[in-house]
Amino acid sequence: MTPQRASVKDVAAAAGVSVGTVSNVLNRPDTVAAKTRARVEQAMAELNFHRNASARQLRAGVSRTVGAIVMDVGNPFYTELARGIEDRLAIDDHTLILCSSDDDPRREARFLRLLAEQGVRGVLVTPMSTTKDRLADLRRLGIPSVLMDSNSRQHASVGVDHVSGGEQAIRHLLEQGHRRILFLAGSPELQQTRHRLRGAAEAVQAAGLNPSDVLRVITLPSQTANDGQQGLIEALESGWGPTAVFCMNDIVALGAMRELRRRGLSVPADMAVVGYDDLFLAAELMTPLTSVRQPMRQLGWAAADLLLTETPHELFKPELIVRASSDHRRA
Amino acid sequence: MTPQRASVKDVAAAAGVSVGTVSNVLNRPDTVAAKTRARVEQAMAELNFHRNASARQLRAGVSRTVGAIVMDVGNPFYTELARGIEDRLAIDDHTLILCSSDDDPRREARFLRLLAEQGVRGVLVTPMSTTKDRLADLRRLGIPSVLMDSNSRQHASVGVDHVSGGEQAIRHLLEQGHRRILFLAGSPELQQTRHRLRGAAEAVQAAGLNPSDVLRVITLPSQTANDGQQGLIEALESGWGPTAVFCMNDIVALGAMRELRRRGLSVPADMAVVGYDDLFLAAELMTPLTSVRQPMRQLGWAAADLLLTETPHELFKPELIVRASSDHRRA
DNA sequence: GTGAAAGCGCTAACAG
DNA sequence: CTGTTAGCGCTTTCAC
Repeated sequence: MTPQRASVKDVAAAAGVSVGTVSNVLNRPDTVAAKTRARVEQAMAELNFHRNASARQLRAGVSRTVGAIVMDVGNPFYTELARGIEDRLAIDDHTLILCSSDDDPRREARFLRLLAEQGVRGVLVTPMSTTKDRLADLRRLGIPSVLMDSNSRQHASVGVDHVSGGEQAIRHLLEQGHRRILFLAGSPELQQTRHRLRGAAEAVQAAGLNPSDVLRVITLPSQTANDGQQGLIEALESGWGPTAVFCMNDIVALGAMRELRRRGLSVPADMAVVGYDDLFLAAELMTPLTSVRQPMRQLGWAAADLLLTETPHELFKPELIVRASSDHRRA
Repeated sequence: MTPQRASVKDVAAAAGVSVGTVSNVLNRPDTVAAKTRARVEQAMAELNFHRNASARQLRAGVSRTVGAIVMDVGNPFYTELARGIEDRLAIDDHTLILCSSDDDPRREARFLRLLAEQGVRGVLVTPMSTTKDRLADLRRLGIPSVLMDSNSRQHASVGVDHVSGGEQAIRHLLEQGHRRILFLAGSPELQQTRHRLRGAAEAVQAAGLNPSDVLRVITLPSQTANDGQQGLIEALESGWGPTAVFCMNDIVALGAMRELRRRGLSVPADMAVVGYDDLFLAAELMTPLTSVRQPMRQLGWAAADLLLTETPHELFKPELIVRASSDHRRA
């Protein structure tokens, strides 16, 4: 039985060199003579040597892990984002610790603490209302952070032009003849919400109409299918009688459509539905869902790249994909 | 500006105690006098102290992170599994590093190396063909592992009774009158595949029929929507003329249904479809999908629990949920 | 090109 | 109950 865990010291002994040389083989291979290097590498292989990341990090002061806190890993949007992050990190041999805040500030705080203790190289966050103060704490610890899916002047961020996204969605619905449009929105503290709403209002004005007549907003506590369903119930019972609903994301839209179905209302005839994100499942739903497509992987990739290299990235452009849920001709 | 990162030494100085006492406050609070403890805790708060997990782990030899390697984080099955894991880990203040092997042995190997270097407390894996040898390497390093969604006598594991799952699915299809049933399967090296196939054969025999007449298997390279679609194309072009298809998971089923739709074939009239996992989206698809439900969160929870406490868990029972994709009466 | 040695922040053993 | 101290495995000067 080989020893539990070989250290540089063991490798050094086996190869008949000093630990310094072993370290050089690991970190600056070209400064060590080919023959010695070969001997050391063989010893490493024989002993099944794995360098100890804790010791390395403790000494070197830098870590090769990055944390990401997203709002809901159950939503494929965030797993796609995570894939983009991971792909970028892999290039520099970093690892991702993925955390799901579930829209709960306490969970977010806990993960942030955990990540700080891990001494991660940096943190990527999809911001919620409470996020900003907490990131200031991190910065004081010397841990940089990048906001995802949000653009900010004060803070490193990668974002999508949600004004445009909101504008495209609402313009499309107006073109379809809708004049009472419900927006199932996230918290107004989320930039995504504010920007999409602004875009929506711009589209209404551009059509020569009055936003406060055409648009009504319901703020969802969180952005899940159940919340979408509840939001729609609330809207239907308010008596306003919207003919179309624009949803904060596809999962919310899925919940809304579930409720419409439950009531025997048809999409898009009784109610047109537009989602956001264009998840892979949007095209496969009972009524294929019109949705605003975001470049999810690129967004994650860009966030990780910004953290690692401080290369700023342009604002990504979303794109409306029209399907049957909002278009009579396709229904 | 506070210092970048306060250490126990800084806290000790600020509180006028020794580092040993600070360590005691952290790890054995009850051995410290209430007054001293209060002073130390205040100093920690003032200095924004976060213990350094690397140093802690290096010294104490134990880590508070656990790695999980799943086949595809894009598949909600695995994110649900991850949630179960994380919920269990949170109880003992551990963190999860989630990795997606994408069915690629090289990625799996890379993550296993990374996790070993991190010195994780243990690793949870949904096994693929190449996994077992690699876990032996880990064990030699003293890192325990648990197989998820698989049961094994030689190895710690938590599993689901896939023989029963396969049996329920096929029995249902036989009851619906199907006599040529296609199985879009994973690699035969996966236990899930073998067990479901065994259950399928048992159902056929119990009906007094011959499995080799009734069942045909197509092995998919991987278990994605695209592979499901390709598999179905292959089956349709083989000329055998199946009237029903049993899919390795819901995402594969989604791909298969996409192809059926593309060809103008109707579900279930031209082809009945049964999936596996019963993801949240199964009920929302264009044709609501019959599926074998697995207790995904519990499975993850149990796996993490087994790793942490060595409590063995019983085999979970899957349950068939019948919807329109396999049942004329509901279509 | 290689070796010797200091020290990263923390914990645990022991002394007081 | 609190303080002192050795040392986890590694990287990194600085000599040789």
